[in-house]
Amino acid sequence: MATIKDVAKLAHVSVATVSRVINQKGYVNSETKEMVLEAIHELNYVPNELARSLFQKKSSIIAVLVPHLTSFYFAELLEIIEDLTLQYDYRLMVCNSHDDPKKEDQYLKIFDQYNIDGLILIANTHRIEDYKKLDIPIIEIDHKLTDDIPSITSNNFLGGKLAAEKLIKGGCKKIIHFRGPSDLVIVRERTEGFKSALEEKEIYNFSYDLEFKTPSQDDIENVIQSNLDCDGIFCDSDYMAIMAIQALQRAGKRIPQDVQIIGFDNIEMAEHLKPKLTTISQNRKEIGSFAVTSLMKLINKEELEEFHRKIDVELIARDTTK
Amino acid sequence: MATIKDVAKLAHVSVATVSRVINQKGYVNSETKEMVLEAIHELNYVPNELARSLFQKKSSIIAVLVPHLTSFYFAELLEIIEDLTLQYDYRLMVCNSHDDPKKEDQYLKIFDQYNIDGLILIANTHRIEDYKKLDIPIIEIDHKLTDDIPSITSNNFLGGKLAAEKLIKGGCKKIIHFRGPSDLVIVRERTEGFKSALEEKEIYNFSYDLEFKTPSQDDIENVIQSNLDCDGIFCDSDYMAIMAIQALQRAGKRIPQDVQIIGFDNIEMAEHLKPKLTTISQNRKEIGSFAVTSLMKLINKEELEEFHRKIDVELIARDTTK
DNA sequence: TTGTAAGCGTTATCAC
DNA sequence: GTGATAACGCTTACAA
Repeated sequence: MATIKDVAKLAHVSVATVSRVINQKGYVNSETKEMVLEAIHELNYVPNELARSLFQKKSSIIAVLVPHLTSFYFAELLEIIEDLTLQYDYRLMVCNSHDDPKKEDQYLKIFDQYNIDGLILIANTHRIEDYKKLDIPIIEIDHKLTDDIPSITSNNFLGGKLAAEKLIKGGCKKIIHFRGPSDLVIVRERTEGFKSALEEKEIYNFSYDLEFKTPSQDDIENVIQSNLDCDGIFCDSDYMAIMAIQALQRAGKRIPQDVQIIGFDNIEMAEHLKPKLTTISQNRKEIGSFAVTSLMKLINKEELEEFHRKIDVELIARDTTK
Repeated sequence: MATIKDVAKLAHVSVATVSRVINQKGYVNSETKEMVLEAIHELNYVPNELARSLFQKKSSIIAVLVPHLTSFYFAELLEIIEDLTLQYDYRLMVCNSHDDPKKEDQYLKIFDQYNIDGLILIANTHRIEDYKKLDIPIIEIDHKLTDDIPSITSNNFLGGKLAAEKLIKGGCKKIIHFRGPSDLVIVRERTEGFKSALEEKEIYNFSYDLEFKTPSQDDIENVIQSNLDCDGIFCDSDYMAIMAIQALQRAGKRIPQDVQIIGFDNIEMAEHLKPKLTTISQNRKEIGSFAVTSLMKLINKEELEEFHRKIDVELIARDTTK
């Protein structure tokens, strides 16, 4: 691997001059510049980012902490984030916490060691104070853990409300809400939005907690079997909805005639299913790009015009509702 | 951020001694050691990996190049790789080529700049020579692009063969093979295995090319509509199979009575579908761990006992076949 | 306009 | 056992 010294030697100049050429800083004669450029080309030289980072105390690496990789929602979000990060000429370190405190510990240390320039928190965490101690820009997605860290989330209350309203309009009288773990704020907000629309209406309803990553097929089956008279289902993810649809089909229910069902996320697959899934769409593109651009602003010490951003969700009516 | 100098000062020793303590190299009096450890604790000191890397010309970062993040197969594989990488105390840089030569270019440069220690190639590439020039250990997954780079792939020929045999045994007389892009070696191998079992049998069959990432729903629909007399379908991914099942249901076909169908990958969802999907299972765990452990061996200049590994696939018979 | 040299935070070699 | 010190590859005052 050629170094800046090799280039300097070949171009018969000092390393300082080479550095100036590379960074387009300071004055340098255009002829000298030519020579240097030639030498760089000749030697196939690329500056060592590690050395650069060491000097500048800035790694051009940002990290994203996710709870897992195997859901469409996260994967699609991650693709958007990765792409934009690269466009800003930063690298992305993907950190999978796996909801495992040990892995979180490891990564927390790594963030320090590598002079990570910024952090996007998608995973839920109880160690927000430790992250703050890192003293680097942070953006939270889907969680507003504390007031002084900028965040972006979907309007989950609205999501729950829209779903309930749609089912009410469809004439449902008994609704099941298959939701995520109710200790998550987003889940509570969706539940509140959902209940808010149901208030004072004579509609029986209840919420049932499931895991987001691996919703229990058995639980869904059991709940549906014990409530065969239900005529509406709202799920906190499209994946749950897919599983619920199958349970309903096994129970001989017709969709949407007997039971109407609404998912959440609007994963790509949702419109390819049969029946096509009605769902609450989260604007991943907006979420991902707000996260990255805000982080870049913070890294460049710019002000954020919006500290806590809430993105409206949208009901996509398809074939699983009337 | 405290540096080694701060620690040295606080412990009243030289930086050399601190370094010895940190790295547990060379002799150091146990009392001095105590003092140093105490100072480290006091200052919350963590060694700067960037400086370390610079000196050692080794970043403890490995990169994985993937074509996209949004398929279960890749996501699950990636989770395994990420986890293992961290266990070896390396960091993972996830690079999404997105089948975009420009992004590949960018990453190629980054690999050089950051002294990446090793590379796992999952994405297909036409620039294998450029990767070789990096002069770092490389492992290929799912592609054996060249003889001198170690690789691991599923036994795709076997996969195609098993699928065909199962359909033959089930009495199929006209079989469609929805496959991936036929310029991929894995796709050609599956096709060959598939045809090999069909040879000399009087079974009409043909292969139809689709994209892995976004198989065209319309194409699948059209092909099935134009071949309503087909009674067997083999798909190169479970995702394609899910879409084919829906097309069949729209066409009023019963599965498996009228048409039998077999997928590929065995994604988690496969056994939660209705009907449960018969599929060819790829051993992701084995693939991921072979890739990472082999890469670690190469990084440590150890020999590989197996240069090109082929992992047997397995037919998981469920409800979409007789 | 260019070169010299100090410094970024480490590790390793060599004296003592 | 321990401490100077050079080196890793780069950037940036400061001098020339």
